[in-house]
Amino acid sequence: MKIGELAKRSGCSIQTIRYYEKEGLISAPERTEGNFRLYNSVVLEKLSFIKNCRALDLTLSEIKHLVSLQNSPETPCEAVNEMIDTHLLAVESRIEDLQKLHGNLKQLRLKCGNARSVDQCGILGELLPKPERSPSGTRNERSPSGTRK
Amino acid sequence: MKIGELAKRSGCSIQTIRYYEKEGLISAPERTEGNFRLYNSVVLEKLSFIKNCRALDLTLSEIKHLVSLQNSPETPCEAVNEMIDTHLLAVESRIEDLQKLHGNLKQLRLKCGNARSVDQCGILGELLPKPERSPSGTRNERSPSGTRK
DNA sequence: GTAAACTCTGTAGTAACTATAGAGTCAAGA
DNA sequence: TCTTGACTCTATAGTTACTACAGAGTTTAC
Repeated sequence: MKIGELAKRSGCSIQTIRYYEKEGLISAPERTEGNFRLYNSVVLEKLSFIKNCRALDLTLSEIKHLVSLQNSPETPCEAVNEMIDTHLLAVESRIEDLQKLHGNLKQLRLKCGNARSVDQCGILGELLPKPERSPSGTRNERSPSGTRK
Repeated sequence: MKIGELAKRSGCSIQTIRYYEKEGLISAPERTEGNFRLYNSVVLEKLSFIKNCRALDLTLSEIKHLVSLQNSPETPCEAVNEMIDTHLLAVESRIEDLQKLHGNLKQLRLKCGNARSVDQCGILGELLPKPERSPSGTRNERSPSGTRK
């Protein structure tokens, strides 16, 4: 099977398959005389594994780690559990961040009032820096960094 | 004030400030004879505005849009509201995705059982493709793409 | 034989920065 | 005046997981 058929059957794009090969997630297949990649059906399972992991938002380097663990089946499986646990925590913290964000955005949205023009709209005003006593701006506390991932 | 002091007072890094200038979020300041950027305190407010927007995960192009709206204060403020609403929807949908993800990960985590080694651990098994009747894999439905942003 | 369809490698683009290289500028001290 | 260190400049590469080309070669069908 050439790469085009593999792409159709796996649901991965041709470029993605080549990319996974370059990144070492799947091994380089044999080639035809004309230098075309030739796959057997085993790689379908590997791509399916990768897709399942990606659906859980595991990074490619995490997946690479899992693949290497698969290749040494006798090692303790703690590493797998730890990775999932770490990932769970990251997802949880991201959800929390987004929920705060959501609250802030909702509140911001209420600020518009019934303004008709931009300069009366409370939203932009709310996004401006908080007014301080000294307009010359002599001091500035360092504000905490954002909520980004 | 040179860029180093601005960086300290704004809480943005020097590179970020230069990046914002390149992207047109803040205007290019005057220069000293030696080609150093020279800022006045007005830019502090602009950076603060940008930081407030970034804390809400607005993209730089959204922020750019808001900045241009600020510069034409008489235009209707619907555009502002729409942007916030759109953003709210995106955040909501991202939260939903992550919550599904979280559920899937939790379920996956339970599959380990009390395995000691990788080959007995249920997690990796769960990530492998679902077993099908025909091991030669003649058909493959296109599965829906992932949950990524 | 030729045209269409396919595949190859390599490169650039995406978002919002961060980090570096290599050069130039400035301020203070000896 | 010279030098040292701190600062700044531009330009470039790296980050993630791909996607989208360009330009070339290969295969297949007619």
